[in-house]
Amino acid sequence: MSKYFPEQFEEKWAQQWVADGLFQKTFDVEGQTLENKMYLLYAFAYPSGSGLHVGHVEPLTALDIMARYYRSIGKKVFFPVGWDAFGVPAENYAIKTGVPPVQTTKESIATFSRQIKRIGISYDWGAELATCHPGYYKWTQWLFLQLYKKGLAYKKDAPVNWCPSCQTVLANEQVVEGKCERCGTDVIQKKMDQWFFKITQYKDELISGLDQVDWPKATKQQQINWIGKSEGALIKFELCHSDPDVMSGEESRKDMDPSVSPQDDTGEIKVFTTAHDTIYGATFLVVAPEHEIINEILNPKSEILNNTQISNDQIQLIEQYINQAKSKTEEERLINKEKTGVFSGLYAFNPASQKEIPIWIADYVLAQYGTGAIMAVPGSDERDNQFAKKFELPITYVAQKNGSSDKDKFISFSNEIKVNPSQYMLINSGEFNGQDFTEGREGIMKKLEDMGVAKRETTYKLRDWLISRQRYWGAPIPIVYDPEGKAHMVKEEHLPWMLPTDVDFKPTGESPLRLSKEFKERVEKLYGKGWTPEYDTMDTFVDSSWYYLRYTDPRNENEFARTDAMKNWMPADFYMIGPEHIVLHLLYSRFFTKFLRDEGYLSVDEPFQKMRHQGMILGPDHRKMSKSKGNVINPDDVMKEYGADTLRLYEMFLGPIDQDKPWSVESVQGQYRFLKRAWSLFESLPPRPRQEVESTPPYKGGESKFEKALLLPKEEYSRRNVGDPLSEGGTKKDLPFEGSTRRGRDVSQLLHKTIKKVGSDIEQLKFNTAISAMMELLNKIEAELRMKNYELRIEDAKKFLKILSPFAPFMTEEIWRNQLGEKESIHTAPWPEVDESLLVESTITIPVQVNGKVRGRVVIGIGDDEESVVAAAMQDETIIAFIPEKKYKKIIYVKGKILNIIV
RNA sequence: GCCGGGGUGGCGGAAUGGCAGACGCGCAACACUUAAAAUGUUGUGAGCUUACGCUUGUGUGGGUUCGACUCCCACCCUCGGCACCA
Repeated sequence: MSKYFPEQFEEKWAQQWVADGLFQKTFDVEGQTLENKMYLLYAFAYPSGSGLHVGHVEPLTALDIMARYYRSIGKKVFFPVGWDAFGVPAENYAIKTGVPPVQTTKESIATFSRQIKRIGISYDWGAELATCHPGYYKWTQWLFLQLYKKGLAYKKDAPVNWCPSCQTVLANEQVVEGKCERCGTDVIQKKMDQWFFKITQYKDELISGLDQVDWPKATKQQQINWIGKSEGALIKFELCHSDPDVMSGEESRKDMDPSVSPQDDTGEIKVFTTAHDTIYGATFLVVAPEHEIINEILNPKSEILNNTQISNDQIQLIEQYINQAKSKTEEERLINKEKTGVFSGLYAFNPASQKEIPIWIADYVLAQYGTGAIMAVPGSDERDNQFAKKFELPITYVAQKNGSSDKDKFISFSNEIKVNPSQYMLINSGEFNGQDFTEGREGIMKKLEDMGVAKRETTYKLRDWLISRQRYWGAPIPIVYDPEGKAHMVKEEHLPWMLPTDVDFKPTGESPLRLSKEFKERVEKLYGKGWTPEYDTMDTFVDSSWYYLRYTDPRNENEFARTDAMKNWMPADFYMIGPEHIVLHLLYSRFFTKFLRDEGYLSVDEPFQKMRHQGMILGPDHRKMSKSKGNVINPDDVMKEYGADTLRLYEMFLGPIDQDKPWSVESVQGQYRFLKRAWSLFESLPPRPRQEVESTPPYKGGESKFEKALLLPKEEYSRRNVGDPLSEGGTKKDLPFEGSTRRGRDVSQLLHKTIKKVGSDIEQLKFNTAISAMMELLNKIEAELRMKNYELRIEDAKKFLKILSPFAPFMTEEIWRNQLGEKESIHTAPWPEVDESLLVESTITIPVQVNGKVRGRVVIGIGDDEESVVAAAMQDETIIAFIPEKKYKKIIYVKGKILNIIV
């Protein structure tokens, strides 16, 4: 055996493992129930042209360590690979260069596969998938049709992001701060007929289902926030005749005449609020510029106009404002925080305060949320307050902090009221004055319900999922239109509904599929003259939100996946995915899972039982890696210098997997040294039987002290394999008996502790501490070997090699097969069993504190009681130096942990 | 503004109520070498001390406890997400 040269064997084993099909699932038999399974899933990768990044290596290695570990403790591990291969980058590249996306995608997949194999990821390549393959997207389209049949896929006119320069629609994720990510042009909203999936059907279950899964708390919270459930009330405000005089000044409560109710009903405005308890302070209403009431106002024939007197001037102002608001992008509305608005000319009746209040139109109210109309309470809402001040509208304060009466602070209370309602008191609220907000909130709700003007209501921020894309490189939407323009499903026998290839990639503002002659002809041929295809393709998130199901039965041509295969494997036991997928992919996947469950295909509610996010690998400068910053680390370079095992080990050692961590060029050395030292350890062990001891080549760099210690006389080798020199009955003539026994036991004990720790650390994803533990073990073995009165047993060396093998699969395999002459791969060997009897200690050292400060330590027997521990401490001179006259007030003894003496 | 994560040596980090800084990097001295690299040994939070040691120390301030990086309260800084969401 020579010096550690990973380049001499890593490539060889990488190819050998794949050729041997070492990691393919062979235990998936149709009709059989699977037990003891472990389905490990890594985020579906987009095969980008730039190849593997150090950021991919970390989660891949983590999962690979888990896969190798769980296999060796007897789990039936399934660790599949696939490619999220449709998407915008390949298409953009095609636009630039004319190279068809199918070609670039193939090349990229080949690069990725080679690199992933090279770092030793034990994927099951037999289940490899790509979403751009017709055998895959056939079932993406099938899924669309199932949703369509149930009314969960529908078409609707909707605004989309449009880049006027690129002449194309952009996905939300292509819009960066309101600009096109490619050309920097301002994105505008354009109304188009689009396909949606009705994810809102499952909005409540998408919240409650999170209780079933082991996901990071923050991720669950982000999903909950995204769904944005808020409970409040829907309140009806009746429209009434305008009489501006009524509104002048703030009347006192006494002026209120409950008999005064609006006589000339002309309609109503429904308002959604979560703060109905502030309704007495609602001094005006505001509707969004898109609100339906505006159509009434601007329609000369409408009833509303007949019943009110809105001047023509006012109507002109309204028209002007509406047009202005429409021309603004959503981004512009947000950036300009200055409130704008216009009086509608209408009044409504506040059912609580019994006042007539004006209705305003303003774009700070969002049409899409709630009812597109609000009751404005400028006394306790900051936005309403700004608006009221600007347009000189009345302000009524309805909340007061107990023991405070500072009017200016009332606004800032509003957020706190929801957190601590009992600390605030209602004022200017009729019969509710003096009640706290817990009591008043319920009372006011009841009153409004009794009046028949309000009901409890829940709203959500979650919108249906827009899946249409005016893009080429995606799965075609399997819909055709008859000559009248009515949509029909593509027949199942026509699936896969093939993506045409006769298209030009120049962006024209039209869906690229419109340019395909073949596509049009195909539809007419199959469905009749005058029929046309749907030209849009599906959002690539559709492809990537069900792939984990296809993995379970990836080559099935008749079904999406066998029901029993999905039943056997789902849910995925562990999913590692970047935090950027928290909202979209993970929410969509959960939606599909719930839909397919309801259709009877699946028996699970949630697709991913346990999920964690890998952190980002930052550049050495602690900033995000990017070419422009020049801080990119290329995994190929690291491998060239140190080998794949060092790269793997280093990324795992960096720190907790879910944390962002900077790369350190020097620190990589540490892992390389560790592997070199481990390699050297085995140089002294017996070589393969057919090899002569003398033929072992000397260390290239010369013998170190440590190596000299390792070089044992030839006859020692045979002796080792016969008897156990460390047991009482073993040969011990050359070794001091006391020393060898104690040291041998110490090392064995540490070995078994380490076996235990590495296993449990892997299960807890604490790869960094698992590696530290193995380093400590090696440090200890080396130190003992240096003492020359300890020798390493080959069985123990093998155990050490085995627990290192998930982390450094190449080096351990090379030693295992070449040096130790094993016939089967180390990766099929079982995990070493922990000898618990070795872990039992007879004596322990415990620290002794005096007044909470450690002053010394005593060695005690494992079963010693408090009395004898205290007695032992009182013998120790350094300890009693801190205890005047050996007198103490109190003793705290935590069995086996610590003794604290209070003086 | 709201939601969530985090703050420990020169650096990455370890310790989840019981010896703070495991493990690794870096640094220093020494050994090997003609020399360098590699490798090995020893040391390495700060302050004080010839030394044994002592004091101090986990963002800040307070609290609970015999004992707090760890639990509680308030605050500061930082990173990520959402945001005129009523």
